[in-house]
Amino acid sequence: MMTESVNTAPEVSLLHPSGGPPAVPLVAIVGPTASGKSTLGVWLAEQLNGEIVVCDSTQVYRGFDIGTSKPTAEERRRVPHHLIDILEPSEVFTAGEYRERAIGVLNDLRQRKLLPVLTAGTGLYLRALLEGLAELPVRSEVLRAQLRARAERNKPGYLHRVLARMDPTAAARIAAGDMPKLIRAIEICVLTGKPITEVHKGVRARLEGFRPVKIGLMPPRTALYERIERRTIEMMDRGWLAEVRTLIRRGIPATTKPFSFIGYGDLRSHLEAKSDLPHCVTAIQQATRRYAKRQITWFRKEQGVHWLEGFGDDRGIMRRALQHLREELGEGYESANHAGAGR
RNA sequence: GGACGGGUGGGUGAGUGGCUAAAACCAGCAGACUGUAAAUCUGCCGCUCCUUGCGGGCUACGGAGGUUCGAAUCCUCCCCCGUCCA
Repeated sequence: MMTESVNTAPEVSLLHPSGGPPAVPLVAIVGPTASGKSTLGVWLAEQLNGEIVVCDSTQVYRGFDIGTSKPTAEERRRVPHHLIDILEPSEVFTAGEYRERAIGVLNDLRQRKLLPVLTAGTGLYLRALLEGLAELPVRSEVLRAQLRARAERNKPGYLHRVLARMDPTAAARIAAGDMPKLIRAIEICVLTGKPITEVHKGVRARLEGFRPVKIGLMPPRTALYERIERRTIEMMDRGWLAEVRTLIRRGIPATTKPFSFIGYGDLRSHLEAKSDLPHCVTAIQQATRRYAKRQITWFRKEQGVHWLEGFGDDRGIMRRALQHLREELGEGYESANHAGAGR
């Protein structure tokens, strides 16, 4: 049942740069929402003796299940899933925290000689994990509140001008209307006393000890959009509205982070303000399409991805993904339980 | 048969003589993004040519004519749609 570990056959090229343990493979499945990452991930994990590590900023929240398209109970029974349902709705989560938690999970899987299969919808989180983040101070809510207040008191473009004084390079790269990024940039400058451009030049703490093998799902655009539209209807049929009603009844405020996820705010206002439900559904479909497009833009830049032009639940795509992984992973990753399945 | 209202670029829709290839919004496309990223933001969006420029040409506001230096905008006729009256 236990795989023959690659650890037993150390190769110089796989050695940890600092002389630590040799690198073991890690599978990362990237792709836009509704492309079938979960389905493919579960199946691959079964074939290759792995477990799922979710890389998604929304599925970490408990209680927000249908709208975030979490893996089904059945899928979770078949293969253990990590970093899902780990937070209360009131908790704030960041890319940096994701990285820390994920490293913990990865080390655990390595010890147990299991293959990590990341299903990644949140590009920033994947990058934070794999490439690391620069040594930066964490958010300062006090400073942020001050900045926001001052921005309101002044003319539009105020924060952009402030940043331009502290770090012209950063100001040139951030649009005057992009509040979150302006605030973070100023925050870093204030807290470190250095321009954010300088700070970003510092070394990023790359993930060590793992060798990422990336698979990308890129279905044809029109088919993806159609599936998004259908999936939204299915979510409604499966009781999304009831889920939101329950969350409201539990007293979870609308200002809470997960209520900013696609659909949750809309459905909440439908329930509380009686906004038109069909329009609501249309708006959700639209927002999801836009989101998928942003994901595609992000992942296109991702290095070293083996792209497959279809959905992750398509037999042909599944087989091609498995075949590619067999070539990349080398010996020792065939699951005894499932070897030969899916043929 | 009569009275109004209306027909604008993929959609909604503003525009009542030149500043209009035509506001705005949506859809679409492309992009940025190192700590709330399902967030936030930017560009393009009739066709075409090149020396890619606040560049040239062509086509466009239901149809056909007309007025005018110049028309989506004014006039005439026709066609369609909506509402109301017979």
